[in-house]
Amino acid sequence: MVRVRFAPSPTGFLHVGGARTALFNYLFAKNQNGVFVLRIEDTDLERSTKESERSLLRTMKWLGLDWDEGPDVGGPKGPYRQSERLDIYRRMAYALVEKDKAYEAYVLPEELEAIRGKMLENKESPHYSYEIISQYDTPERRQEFARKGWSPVVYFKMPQKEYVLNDRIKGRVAFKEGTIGDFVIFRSTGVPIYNFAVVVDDALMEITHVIRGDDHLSNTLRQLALYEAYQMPLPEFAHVSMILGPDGSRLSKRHGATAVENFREMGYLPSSLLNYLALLGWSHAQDNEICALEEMIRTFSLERVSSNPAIFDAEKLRWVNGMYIRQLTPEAMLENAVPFITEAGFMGPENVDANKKWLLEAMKAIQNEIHQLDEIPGQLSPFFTDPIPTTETLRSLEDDGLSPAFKLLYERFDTINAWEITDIVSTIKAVVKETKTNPKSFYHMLRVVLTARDTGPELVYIVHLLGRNKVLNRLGRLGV
RNA sequence: GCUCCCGUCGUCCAGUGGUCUAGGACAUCGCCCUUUCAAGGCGGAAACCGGGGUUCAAACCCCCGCGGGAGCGCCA
Repeated sequence: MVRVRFAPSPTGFLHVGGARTALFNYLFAKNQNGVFVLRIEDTDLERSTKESERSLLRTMKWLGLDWDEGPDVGGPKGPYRQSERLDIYRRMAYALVEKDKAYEAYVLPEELEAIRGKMLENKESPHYSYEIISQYDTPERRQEFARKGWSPVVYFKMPQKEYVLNDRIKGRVAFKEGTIGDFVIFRSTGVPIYNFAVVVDDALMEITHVIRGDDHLSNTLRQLALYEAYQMPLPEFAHVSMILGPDGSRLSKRHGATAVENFREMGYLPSSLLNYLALLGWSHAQDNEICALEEMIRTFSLERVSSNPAIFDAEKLRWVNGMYIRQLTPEAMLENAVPFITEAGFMGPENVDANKKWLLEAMKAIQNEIHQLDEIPGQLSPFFTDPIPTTETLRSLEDDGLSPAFKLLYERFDTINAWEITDIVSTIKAVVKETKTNPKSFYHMLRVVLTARDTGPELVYIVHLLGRNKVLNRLGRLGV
């Protein structure tokens, strides 16, 4: 049984890189009929917050990446929050001490600094070893620690040998002997260090495949040594490359929106965000770029995950979102649009039902015009505001000789029986023909008069949606 | 500095020794459709980081450069 996990630390919003890692884990699990575990890595007491954890779960749910085991739903291998597993880590750390594979250290941080500085001065790699650290392990020191109520930290004895990792994405990765020295696994505060906690958790939670960002690749050396020390079976590793900003450096806030939450606010659909993120590193065997979650699950494989870093292309994401918006039924589009419509103040949520018919037509009218849901208020505003024509508009109406046509159009609209799309179209066409007006400039002017802009939905939709009263009102004040 | 990863159009991805005069997508340019913009359709321009090998044959394999990224904390 395949078991994978996504293990974010609750120190802020879920960003797109994390979302992609989560997605790859999810896709792999579902493709293999496996289990997707969510684990909260909150051993950094300083930075972890409950609020971040809540927002993380909320965002994951919004994306539709549901987990089988996790802090909220529980599961057989819990708890799923590292802060609730502290006793386990202590036990595991001291098991290593007993086997002489780790040791307590009674060094002070400033002493460590001094050692480090000296090694750097001698142009040595700043690696700690038992020989160095144990010098401080004297009876006097132990007494001093005891007296002051300090706990020793636990260092892991890093075996000096070469380690080889067979990564599912990177291939064979060899870490030379002597790359790193001994390292801390357990803090004096009773909280474990990341590299230690992951190994303990992944092993105990019986994770079979570790799919994560390649910023963890170098860490894997430590983890390999720990698995070996415990004689525990190694999971498969798959290191996905980083997402970079347009300047080629690691994607961060200074590149603009990076939190999934930001994209939700801008009117991105979860499906398009997921689809785009998958495209960033993974490729469909048949080149189907636009494919929904189901299709991705069906066709996902680690073999088709690329090993090079990818620059985040907001333009393409936008295009993908446009594709998904256009696939929406008017009903689905309206459902997604409601928050944006109410927030713009066009109508309260309680009025949506009463205006449903009109809103659905409006959705159809603007569906091809937008790439993000937050463009909806702009598209709809001519229906809810009253754009006054500028003197410039009035002058060009005169100059282009369009006045007679507009006069006739007013009369016809005033007397037309039914206000239906077909009637509106035939009326407009007849007016243009009868007055021998240049269609192009007439249509453009009509748009400007009705909406005060020169882009937007199809004109007939605008006329129809505006309704006879508003149309006559806006035409009537032209003074033609 | 040390260690590790990566290097195909501006960007993402395909390509796993011959089928590559290198393919697709976004963006870009042009044309068509059309009442403008958009959407849609058609077409164009655009890339194998450099140098050495290996081989009958290299974008694909090896080495060396160069460039980019990551990690080297009682952060994760």
